[in-house]
Amino acid sequence: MAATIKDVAKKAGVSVSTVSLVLNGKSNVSPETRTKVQDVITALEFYPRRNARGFAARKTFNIGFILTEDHFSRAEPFYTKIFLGTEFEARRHSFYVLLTTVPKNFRSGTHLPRFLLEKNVDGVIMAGWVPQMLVEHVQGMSIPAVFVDFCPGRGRHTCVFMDNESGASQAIDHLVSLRHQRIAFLGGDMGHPSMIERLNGYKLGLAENGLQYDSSLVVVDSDGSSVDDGYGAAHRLLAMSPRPTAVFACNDAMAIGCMRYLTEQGVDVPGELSIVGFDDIEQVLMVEPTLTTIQVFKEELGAIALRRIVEMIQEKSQVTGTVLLPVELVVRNSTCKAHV
Amino acid sequence: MAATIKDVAKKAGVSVSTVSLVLNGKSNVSPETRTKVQDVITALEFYPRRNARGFAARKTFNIGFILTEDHFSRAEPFYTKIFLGTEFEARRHSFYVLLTTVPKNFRSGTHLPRFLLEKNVDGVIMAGWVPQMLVEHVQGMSIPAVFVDFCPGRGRHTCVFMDNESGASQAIDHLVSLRHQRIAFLGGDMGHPSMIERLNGYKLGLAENGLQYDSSLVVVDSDGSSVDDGYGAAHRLLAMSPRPTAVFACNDAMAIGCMRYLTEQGVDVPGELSIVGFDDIEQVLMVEPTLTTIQVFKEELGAIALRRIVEMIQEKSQVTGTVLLPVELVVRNSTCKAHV
DNA sequence: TATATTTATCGAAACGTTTCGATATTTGTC
DNA sequence: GACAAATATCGAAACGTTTCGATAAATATA
Repeated sequence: MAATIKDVAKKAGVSVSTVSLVLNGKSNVSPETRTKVQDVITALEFYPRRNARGFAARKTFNIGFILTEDHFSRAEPFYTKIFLGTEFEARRHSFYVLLTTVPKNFRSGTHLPRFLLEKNVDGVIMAGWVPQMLVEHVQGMSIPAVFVDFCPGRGRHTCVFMDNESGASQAIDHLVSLRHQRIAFLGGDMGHPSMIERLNGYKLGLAENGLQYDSSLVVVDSDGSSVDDGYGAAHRLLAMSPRPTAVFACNDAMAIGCMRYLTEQGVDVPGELSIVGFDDIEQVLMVEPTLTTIQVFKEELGAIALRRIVEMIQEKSQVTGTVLLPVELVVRNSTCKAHV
Repeated sequence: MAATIKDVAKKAGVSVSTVSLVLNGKSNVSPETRTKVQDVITALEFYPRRNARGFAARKTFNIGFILTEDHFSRAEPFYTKIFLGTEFEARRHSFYVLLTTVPKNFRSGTHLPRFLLEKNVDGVIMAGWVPQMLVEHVQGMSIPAVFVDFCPGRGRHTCVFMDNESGASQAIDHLVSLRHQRIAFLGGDMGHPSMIERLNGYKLGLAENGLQYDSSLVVVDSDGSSVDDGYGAAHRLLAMSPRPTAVFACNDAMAIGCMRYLTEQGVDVPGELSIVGFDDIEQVLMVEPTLTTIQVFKEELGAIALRRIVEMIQEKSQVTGTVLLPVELVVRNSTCKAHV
């Protein structure tokens, strides 16, 4: 039978209160007593019962993690990696993460996650776009909330993003360092804030390198941002005159599709046209040439969100603001010096 | 402030024991009392505290869901869909699902999921291959366990699989109904039990349709089963003499890769060679021609597993055996009548 | 040494719900 | 109507841990 706090107290020769003080890292315990109790905890392999602990402390020690169903199921495991980062970080903070999905056509009456109804979480992390109705409901419950890769329109929120502008800017810096002067931008799904920021970063990168922004070099009318969208948009690059020597695609999928089209048309990549992507998805290593891209530390996004939510729970405060996670250029084989 | 069971009892004019009996669906409550209490529960929007409930009942009302990290992150969301099915079903049974991953190089000392250490689950579902050490540890704890798409080698277990053999057999039936007599098999990653079963189903389907099994029509030496593996293996089909008029690929990814290669070589698909895949992944609708395949109800796999684990928890019994989930042929445009 | 202050440990109550046996009420039989 | 059996409701204890104020022990000051 698993040990209880009473067994630990008896074997250590102290009260159960003292064992509780040690368990919870309180300072009003002498070092000698603390060590003695910890040794017994280890010896008895004692793990406090979550139920009893939460019951007594009036907390759950759970974090809710909410995202839309399509985000969870999508082929590129962006959000699953964010969740992984959150769950790993939760292990270090002794919280459990309860993952649930909501539909895009969310209605409070029928789709509210049970852990909200039952007050079975101490805080909530929401990854990617979530319905405003859900945001408002969580706010109305005075539960701490952190958003990842999304920021609701109204109110003050805690949001965690990758630094899209800086990443795009780095891509342009890299291409300029390779003497590229005529750099195109390939984008899609421009309603998405990340895509807008990456276009802004492209513009910033040009300006900082003394290059004139030229809208004829920007192709952004794809509805989506998949491999096929990149493939379908790439012909626009070949129609540009004079032809650009490099292209920055708003994500790796579009970069890969673009690369496929160009290769099929007999364009030498990177000899005639260099390509940079964004995200560093797995497939960038499986294409030829391997893709130069901006690496996003997806798991770290999730970990930061967890740290923030834990802080908000423990400090009983609404820590608001935006965290930008730095991203990093990874140079592979899809970029080379511009030919004159 | 959220209502407690005492508020419900007071407003309904009964004892808290009676409210508890109603909450837990016990039969020793009169219909009139039951209705009265349920009306009050609705009116007060009462949700029992999970902590208190589990504490009193000595249960957690949680199910653990374990899979390896690489399975969770992989691009084709097979396991994420199984998890979705499990989580949806859990909602109906009032359980929470705690998702966690383990590394392939699992060691009990450092990688044991916390919810096992803390006894914070009433049962465990394991999806896909998991280390034998983990299986043994869970068994040693006398916690009910269900496996999905995997069966540990030793002991009696409860396992849930899609019916691979029957699916493969259906694919052959379909091709035979289109008058194909010479049907190849394209496989990879043959160490995986599902792949072996699909090859068995191919053989069964041939036999049942009076066709002779011919090993020269079977290409199974790819290490993996990706799009690229299918692409790389497809040239073998063109080297066969006489050429087959159809090919059954062990999964959609290989089927898509094969289709790409054949199209590039000027083979008319399905006019000269029909293709059937397996799994019905999203991408089968994005290729041209759209792929005929075997549909797997991935969410239903997860839901069955949840129902089984709940049954085992509630009956306090080890329900062992294997559940085979039927799969279904979906005819699209990659198959047509064999040309003579 | 006496007194005041600080630190450490303790005992008991609380937390919200379930369980089990006691008790009350209802139903059935003679 | 009396008695037995079945059904319904109840009260109190239990569940394992935290919290808070009381108490004990240690330290500092005069």
